[in-house]
Amino acid sequence: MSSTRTRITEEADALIYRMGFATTSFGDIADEIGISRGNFYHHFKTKDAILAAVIERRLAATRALLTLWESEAPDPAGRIGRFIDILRTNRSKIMQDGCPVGTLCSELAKLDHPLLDQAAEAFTLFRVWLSAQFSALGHPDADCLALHLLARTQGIAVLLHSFRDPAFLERECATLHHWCDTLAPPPRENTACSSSP
Amino acid sequence: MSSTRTRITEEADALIYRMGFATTSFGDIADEIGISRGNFYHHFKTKDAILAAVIERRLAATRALLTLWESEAPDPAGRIGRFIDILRTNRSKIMQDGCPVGTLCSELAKLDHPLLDQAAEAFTLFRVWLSAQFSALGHPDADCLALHLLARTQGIAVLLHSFRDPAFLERECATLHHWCDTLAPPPRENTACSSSP
DNA sequence: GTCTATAAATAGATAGAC
DNA sequence: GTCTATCTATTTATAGAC
Repeated sequence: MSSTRTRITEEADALIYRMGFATTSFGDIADEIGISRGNFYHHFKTKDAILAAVIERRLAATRALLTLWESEAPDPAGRIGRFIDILRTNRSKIMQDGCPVGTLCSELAKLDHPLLDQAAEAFTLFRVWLSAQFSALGHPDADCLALHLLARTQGIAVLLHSFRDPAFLERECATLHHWCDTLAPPPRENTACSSSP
Repeated sequence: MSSTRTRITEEADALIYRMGFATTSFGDIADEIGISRGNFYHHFKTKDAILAAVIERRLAATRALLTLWESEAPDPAGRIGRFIDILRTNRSKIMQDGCPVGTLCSELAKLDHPLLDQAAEAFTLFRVWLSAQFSALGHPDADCLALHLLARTQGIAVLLHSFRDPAFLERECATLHHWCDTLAPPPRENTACSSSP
């Protein structure tokens, strides 16, 4: 049922995640789904065109995930908890290949690639969504808190990717949940922008 | 005075940091220092041999840096502060090319490269050194705190690299310093492994 | 839409003259 | 130690038959 174009995008998504963008070749993708490299160019004119399609696909998946979390957890604190737990949910993937967003952005930034901003839009989706949750909890510095939490999860992903230590992940997730819990009530003395989150 | 081998290693270090390992070619390095590609192989037999030399060079530089910090700051808290401030010191570099350790480890992990462990040794150097400082402050969970701080700085580096927002960096550095300050006295109610850092 | 064949550029790596 | 010349494989990309 799925078109060749869709299959190329799906396989490119998986391969770029597993091996990185620069290392993934047309040949790799073509071999994986059993088509010739020539046919390939009927669907995508350049390698960057594939990357753009992959990024768009990932953004759509992220939007869908955020919508799912909203329906599953009606309260902001529960939603933030869902976000933190993607680290646990995707534990083995992150240990093997890192965070799909962080590793792609790092690579594209290093290549000075024009699609970096598009890729970083995935960060922005989480940032805006998290900011909305912190706002709903009554925090005036919601955007700072959102960026802060985003940074915390990225750091955990990087070290998990490099060290591959599950105990570290569990510890840090517990710490993040605890941070979130102490933050749940409206602003007391903590504001992430100038004080201790 | 510096030998060709040294110049190759230095230039490879810079280029790998700026463009990534996979993207940096022998030609790039050779062009940059004005030698031919043929001469190149007299000093290094394979591309991986260059990478190994670059990693060794970086590890030596890191060891020297940690020793410098120890002489500059006699107290553990001040030394930890030095570590946090590398984010500020290398602000523009990190905005442009990310953390040299984190980005290289991410790339090598994705390539399933045998030198990943060697590259991750740079993390371990910081980890052990930070752990010693936390221990000196009387924290029984010093290694957890060291890994935690390492993760925090990596996350900040990733987002700074992707978003290039200096205000975010200043905010997070201040937050980290504050976290360090409230942590400075021997363990009160905070232990990073199970409670709120 | 899919294929084979091929172009054009670049990669890592080697041989041998100087 | 440094160079030029060359090999071999792989890359992105194109042309054209079916």
